[in-house]
Amino acid sequence: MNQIICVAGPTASGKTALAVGLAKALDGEVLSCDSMQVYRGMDIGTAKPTAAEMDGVVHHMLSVADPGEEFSVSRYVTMADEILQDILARGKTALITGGTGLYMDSLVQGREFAPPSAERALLEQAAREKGIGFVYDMLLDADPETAARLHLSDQKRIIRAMEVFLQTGLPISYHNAQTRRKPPKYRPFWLALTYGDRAELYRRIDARVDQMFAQGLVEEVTRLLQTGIPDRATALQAIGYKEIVRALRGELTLDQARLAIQQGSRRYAKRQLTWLRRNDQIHWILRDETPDPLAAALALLGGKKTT
RNA sequence: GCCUCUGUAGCUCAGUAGGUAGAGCAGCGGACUGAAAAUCCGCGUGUCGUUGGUUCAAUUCCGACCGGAGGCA
Repeated sequence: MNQIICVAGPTASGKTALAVGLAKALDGEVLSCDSMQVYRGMDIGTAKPTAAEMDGVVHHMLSVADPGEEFSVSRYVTMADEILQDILARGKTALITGGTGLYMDSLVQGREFAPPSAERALLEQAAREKGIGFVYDMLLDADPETAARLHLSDQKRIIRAMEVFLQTGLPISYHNAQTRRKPPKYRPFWLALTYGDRAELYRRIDARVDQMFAQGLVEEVTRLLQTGIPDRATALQAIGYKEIVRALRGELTLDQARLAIQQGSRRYAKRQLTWLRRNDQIHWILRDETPDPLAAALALLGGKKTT
């Protein structure tokens, strides 16, 4: 039997319930893989599983950071990998569940990240003062391959590529090629949930956002702001939070915020699907054609066992 | 019942002195290796209400019909 199962899928596709069901059936624990559910106090807007939804199943990597802290893939992989190894050592099944594709792939691949550096702030400053073109020209010189791949507007990646070069003396394209050549650290069984009918997925997303409002999303964001969290915190980039912050500042009405959250969530789901589509190891479960996703997932796993 | 206006993309609308049409929003596709719920790139997706007529050619002009809005009764 597989000891590691990835449960992926766009937002509102039912990952939580499936993971819990699988955990109960397979003596497993859930290892959450979500860039926003890691923050404490951000429960409603991130659709963090409630105690009732967890239904006694152990969950890891939820509420492990303060919203004011910086969090990143690197930190996620470091923490999650340790937990994953512990779960496996105890002979349990690990259900890596969540919507953050980069985090999930990085954990499974065993990607390694260089230590943090001071160069980044300097590069950001240079971009601010002299324009991103200045940094882009540096990159063109240091790592023409990556520069050619990146659009001049993609400031974030231009800076990161240059940062890696300054830190390691080697182009990021070299590091990327290196990790791509490496075999993955783990060989999970990949499951992903979605709806064959995109409109149905969007209806569920819209309904879930309405539900978040009913559950007190505005109050949750208000509480978060009262803690004095910096405006630029990564946590405040979360869909559902940045819009409410604007509404509380008077830039949007609450109704406009709600519509913006629904639209942002739909676009997010689309990006998640784009990310997952290129993973050819995924066994897809279409919820609108599968009355019992848990049974379908167990059947897929059973089929795998015999091979 | 009569008169006027109106019907073009999923929505709101522009347009064609007759040569099968374009904006915004919505949407779709893609990228992604330390912010990833982030960031970035690309793409009009259309029996121009229906049906006759005039014309080499009709979404455009004319008639009828159907749907919508308003006015007069």
